[in-house]
Amino acid sequence: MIVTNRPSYQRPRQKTERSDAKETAETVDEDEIDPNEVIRTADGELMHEPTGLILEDDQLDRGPEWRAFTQSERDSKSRVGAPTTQAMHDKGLTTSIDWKNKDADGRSLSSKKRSKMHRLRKWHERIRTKDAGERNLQFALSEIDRMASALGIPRPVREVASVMYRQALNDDLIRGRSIEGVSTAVLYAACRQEEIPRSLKEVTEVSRVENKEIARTYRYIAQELGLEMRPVDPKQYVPRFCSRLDVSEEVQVKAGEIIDVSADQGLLSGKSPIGFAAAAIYSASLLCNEKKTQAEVSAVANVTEVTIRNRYQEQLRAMGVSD
DNA sequence: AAATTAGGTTACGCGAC
DNA sequence: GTCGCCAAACCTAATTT
Repeated sequence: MIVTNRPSYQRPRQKTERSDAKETAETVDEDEIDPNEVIRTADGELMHEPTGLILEDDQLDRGPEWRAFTQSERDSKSRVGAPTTQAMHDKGLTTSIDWKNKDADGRSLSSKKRSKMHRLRKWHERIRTKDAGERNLQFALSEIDRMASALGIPRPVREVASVMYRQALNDDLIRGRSIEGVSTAVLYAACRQEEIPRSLKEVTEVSRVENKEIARTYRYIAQELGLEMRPVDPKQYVPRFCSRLDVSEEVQVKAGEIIDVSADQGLLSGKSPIGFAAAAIYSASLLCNEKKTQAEVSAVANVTEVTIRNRYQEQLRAMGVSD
């Protein structure tokens, strides 16, 4: 249910306290809440109506940037900043100077004035296209930043992503593609290049663009910018997954070892690096007597238990453990 | 919890249109 | 550019050990 305008309900908190909302929600026993009393607010949050408790904060802020007090204001102001037309980057909002050498009354201009007008037009055009590019960039960079923080990606990687985006803009690669799509794609690319990869799935979850388009844009951009598209080394996922699993250093090291050895024997070819890493961690946990269940590992790695099963036995065999 | 099985989905390269 | 097709990897779900 979408509730657009509810003057009757009082927001239980200030806008600035947004970050606290989640913790509050998690500490409450949600079983006691009648689903019929839960509504979705205009901001996309799930709220328990009688108490005003926010059950689930929408991760993506799709709300209007400005405050609006009436419906018509809301209509006119929602989504400020996003381009609404591809055809004309500035939506025709900037001044334009036409190319006829006539003044406002239709008379021809003197030669002196003509050359002055010529200069004006030239500069005007330069400025207009320049800040259109700047705006594009600004929007993209804020988008990259938003996604990066949501994924906990360190700053240097964001810088790399920004550089890539600038270059894509320079090379005119954005044309016909959405800013959001390209932003997501370069972030994904930057993570891979900096060797702290996020899976396409993870990236997709914080993006406004669907998986397929991100993959397609990524391939295109990587190709055009001449980025190396080496397959991801499964080892790059190990530290992150291990820390989420709370296992010892020993297991982490062992998992890396398993990956090296079994990859050397050609077990990796064609397999997803994520599933491979997950299986190696599971194997390592067995070998180190610190057993984690397949379910636990599959949860942090975002693969199924079946995938882990399909990998780990042959990995163990490769380590010479089966006999 | 782990294994097995069956069936559906996806991404990819290829050629044809 | 996109349609159809393919095979492999992966997923979901149900069932058994």
